[in-house]
Amino acid sequence: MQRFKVGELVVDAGTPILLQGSNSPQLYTALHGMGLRYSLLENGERQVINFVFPGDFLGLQAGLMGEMGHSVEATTKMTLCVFDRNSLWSFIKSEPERGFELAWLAAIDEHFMGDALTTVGQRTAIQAVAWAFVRVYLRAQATGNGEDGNMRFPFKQRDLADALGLSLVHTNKTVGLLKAKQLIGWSGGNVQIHNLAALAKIGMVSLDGPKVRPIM
Amino acid sequence: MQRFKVGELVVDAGTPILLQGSNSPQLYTALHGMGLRYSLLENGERQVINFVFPGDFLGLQAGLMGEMGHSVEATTKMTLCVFDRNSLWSFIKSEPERGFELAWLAAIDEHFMGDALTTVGQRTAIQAVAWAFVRVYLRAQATGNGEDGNMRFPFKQRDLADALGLSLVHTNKTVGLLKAKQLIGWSGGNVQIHNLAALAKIGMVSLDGPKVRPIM
DNA sequence: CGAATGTTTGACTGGAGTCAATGAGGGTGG
DNA sequence: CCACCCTCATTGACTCCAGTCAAACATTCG
Repeated sequence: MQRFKVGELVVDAGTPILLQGSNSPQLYTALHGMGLRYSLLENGERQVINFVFPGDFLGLQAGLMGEMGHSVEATTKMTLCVFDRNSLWSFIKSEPERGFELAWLAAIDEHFMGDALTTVGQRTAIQAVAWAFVRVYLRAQATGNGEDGNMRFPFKQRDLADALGLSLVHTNKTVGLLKAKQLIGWSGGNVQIHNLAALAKIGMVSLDGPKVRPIM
Repeated sequence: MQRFKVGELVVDAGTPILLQGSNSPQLYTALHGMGLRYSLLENGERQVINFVFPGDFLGLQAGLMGEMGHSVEATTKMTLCVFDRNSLWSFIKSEPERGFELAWLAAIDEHFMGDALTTVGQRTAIQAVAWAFVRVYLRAQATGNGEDGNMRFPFKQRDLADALGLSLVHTNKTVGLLKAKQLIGWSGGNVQIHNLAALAKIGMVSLDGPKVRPIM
């Protein structure tokens, strides 16, 4: 994949990277830093689709369908690996399994979003918040961005609220509950998971069955 | 794609086709009839991910990642075109752009699910219901399953409720509101869209920019 | 014609939203 | 060094949208 790299881009916290509805000629891979994917409604309501971690691929939708369904924005300073949209084509043509891997990436995202949809639609506030922490932590752990229950989480309560479809105030109170129960800690952009099993139980998340990437 | 067809499968209404968490060796394309994608929580709550229309590809996740994130079930009698999972591989290897098209399909789903997530998370009940009708109708129209504001919609209010994260009763009352406003009609498995523009406005859906589907 | 399934309605409840004020840090400029 | 400001977290009071409960209708079907 490095062959198709056009360059590196460093953006400050708060910078928009991709815009909803646009057809970006550029695709990115997050190298450092974190961000948010979100979409906006006409009335200004924001739904956070998910949190962007190092290693994430950004702009697949634009690359494949010519239109982003959501925006992406840097939450911290970020370093991005930039690709040209056309090279996505060359990339696929170079080897058949490339297309498969791309589809695989898209399927991973879809899988996650189905779970997120189920959360927002069916889980109560406390279940949703617990779900979110478990998910985020497992993700961080898998990518080497978290261990021993500690991880970087440079987001605001507003971001979490918008991700779960809850109000800021209610999110705050719910997070407070989990803190009071000694299940998590969260301050200064860092989160500690004190009791993953208990959180998973509350959030109805299955902890088994780690997804293994098929060898190709 | 026909080359990889293993056979046709006809299932009755109510039959499960794919199971959440499973790794189905079979993939399907819906030829006739309609169904539901949904996932279940431990406590029995159900989230309908979306409605299955003729032409839909089923089992992409299992085919790509080895695990379905949701179940699929027939709502009416359905005819399915069956593929073998291994042939997905052959399919991709036969031509580079095949993988691209697969990824494209996954991206379409992801795009839709992002919108659904935004709906469940941010739209009010009436906005959500209006959104759903517009989306479903545009979809039906695009695939030749609806015109002049009429379409088949063999689902129950319970299904719509579970798709929008609303209770059955509240969904019923909200649908009733739209009926009373003469915006839609719904009875006997058929829906009439009387005023698409007004619905789109309520649901904050943009009507422009039709997506074009590549030929497979 | 009953039984089952799905729709509609009304009354009441409650979880989450809104409003508003206070507290806690982190910068920044005088 | 500290006063001020701005952003974000926290808390309490009150409201309301949507959920729950329950009963009445309506349809379908064996």
